[in-house]
This record gives sequence, C-alpha cells and structure tokens, in this order.
Amino acid sequence: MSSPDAPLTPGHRPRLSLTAHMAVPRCFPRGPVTRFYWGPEGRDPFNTGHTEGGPPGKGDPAADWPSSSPDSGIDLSPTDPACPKLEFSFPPEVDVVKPQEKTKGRVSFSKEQLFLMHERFQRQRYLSPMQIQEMATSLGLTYKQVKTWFQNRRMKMKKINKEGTVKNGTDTLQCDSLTSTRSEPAPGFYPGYSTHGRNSAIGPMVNQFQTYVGHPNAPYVLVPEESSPWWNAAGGHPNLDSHFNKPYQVEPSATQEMDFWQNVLVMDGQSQETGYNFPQHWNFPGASGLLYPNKLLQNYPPPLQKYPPSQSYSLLNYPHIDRAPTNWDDSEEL
DNA sequence: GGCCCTTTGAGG
DNA sequence: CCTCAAAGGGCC
Repeated sequence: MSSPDAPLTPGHRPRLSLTAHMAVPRCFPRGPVTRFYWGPEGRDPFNTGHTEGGPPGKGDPAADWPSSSPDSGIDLSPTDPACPKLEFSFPPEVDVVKPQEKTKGRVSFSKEQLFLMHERFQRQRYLSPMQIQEMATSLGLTYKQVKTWFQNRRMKMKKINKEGTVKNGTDTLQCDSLTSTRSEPAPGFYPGYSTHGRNSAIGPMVNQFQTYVGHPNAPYVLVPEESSPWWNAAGGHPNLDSHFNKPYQVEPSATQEMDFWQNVLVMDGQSQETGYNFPQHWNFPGASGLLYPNKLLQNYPPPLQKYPPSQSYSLLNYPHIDRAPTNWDDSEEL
C-alpha cells in the first residue's frame, strides 16, 4: 500500500457543514482533482510538469522520504533529528476483528482497520475484487467484510450528500464560498467511473486521489475532509480556488508550532478533531482540512510532527498532476 | 457485483 | 432510549 491521503470524515456531519456543495453525482471521483501541498515557499515540489506516474514504490516505506530539499532550509522529514518527533502509536486494540468471526453479533473493526479502509475509500470508492481481496488480506479481514464496508460507506456518503443538498442554502455556513459558481457536477469528469454501475467490477476506478507518496518533495499534504466541499464539481476548491497558481503565502506565527498528529484516527465524529486545522490567522475562509505528513502510510503509523515555526509556506496547487488520471492498476497498493 | 433497505448490537 | 456501524437479504 502506499498512499496517504486522507482521513476522514465525520461520522456526524461536521458542524462546519461541509456537505453543502457536494451535489455529487452518483459516484464520486470528481473532476480534475486538485491537491494542495504544503511546501517551502514558492517552491514547486514537483517541478511542474511532472505527472504522477504509477504507484510509488510500493512497499518501500520511508525510502523516499525526502529530506525535503536541502536548500529549502527546512527539513520536515520525520527522520530528521531536527524535526521534533513524538512517539505515535495507535491505542492498544481490543477490538481487532478476527478474520473469520462468525457473524454472531456485530463486531467492530479496529481503528487501524478502519483507518486504512477510510484512507483507501478516500481516493477510491470502488475496489475491484482483487483489490478487495488484497485489502482484506492485509487487514486481516474477510473479503466480504471489506466489500460490505465499502458498500456501507458509499451508502453513508450518499446519505450525507443528500442531506447536505437538502439543507443547502439554509442555515449553516456552507463553506462560505469565495467561489461557489461551480456546483454543477460534470459527469464527464469522472473518468474512472463507469456510470453503468453494473460492470464496475471490471473497471476498477482509477483512483483520482492518487497517492501523495510519489512526490517526495512535498513534505506535507493538506487533505480535505471527506465530506467537505473541498472538491467542487470542477475539481477545485470552493474556498481556495482563488489561490490557484499563485502560491499563497502562509505565515505561521513565529511562536506557533503545529502538531500534525495527536491522533491519526479521524474516522468518525469522535476523532474528527484530532487532525490539525488551520489556525484562524491563516485565513483560509471556510477551509478546514487536515494536514498530513506526506507518505502518511509509508510511515504508518505516522509520526507526530511539528511544523517548524517562523517559516513561510505556500499553499500550492498542482492541478496538472491530476488532470490526466493515471491508469495504473493500484492493485499492488495494499 | 452494486444498490437499497433492514436488522442487529454496541455505545452514548 | 438513540445513533450508527456491521451485516443480512432482496433485487437488479
């Protein structure tokens, strides 16, 4: 596996009411996905033009954790001694599901299992049979459990979106959009998804939310919350679109250190706040997301890190990276 | 296999 | 009680 990206979502609609613009068509992959990377000011971690290739070196954890550019002056690598690091570990599990548990009663998956499935779901709503099997194996779950989980998750997603659409417009700060002109879903934007749901098994969705791991120079990744309107129909961000292509300067206060991780388990409402949210003074209207160290999973469980203070960072957007969905079969991912 | 609805049971 | 996640079952 490889790919960090996202944590999740709120079991309960976040108060930030992020579901507003999600008039998602029946399935997700949204258009040209855009991602935001936190990187040293003004730097294009990817040397623009580089398009994401295949899955990152699968199974080479940490191997390519960059030392994030020597010249950048900041080395955010978790392996860098200079980078404050704290121990991180999932809380001891007591509820780890046993693979062949007979269905007597309802078992609860472990946080780790949930995390990994959520993570996967974040970028890939449909798994091919092979992928299901692989994931099941790697998680110690049964094929059926994984399949069921994804199905339930899609249903939940759908429900949330529906609710969000309904109350859309009324109360709640539906992501005080700076640019909410595009809320119309564009079917054409869903490359990997077969609208004829029936045969989807043969065409595993190409994950639009490709791994971040392949971009070694992007030390941190800003991951949107799953049910937030981070991705609008055009694949942009309703609140950050205006910042596209012009690196937005973000200046953490001199004294501020941001904890990236207190807890990675952002599965549900409970742990939702465990991620890191922008401090208000960063002033990204309505934008709340979670900051993840790049290659989250490669270093899984991810290290707790701190963002060096007194630095200037840019919120970069590299839409080109996703414009051309890759076709690699990520079956080897997990 | 997916969708959809329902049931079950754990946790609040 | 209620909510919600895991699973069952029917249908396509």
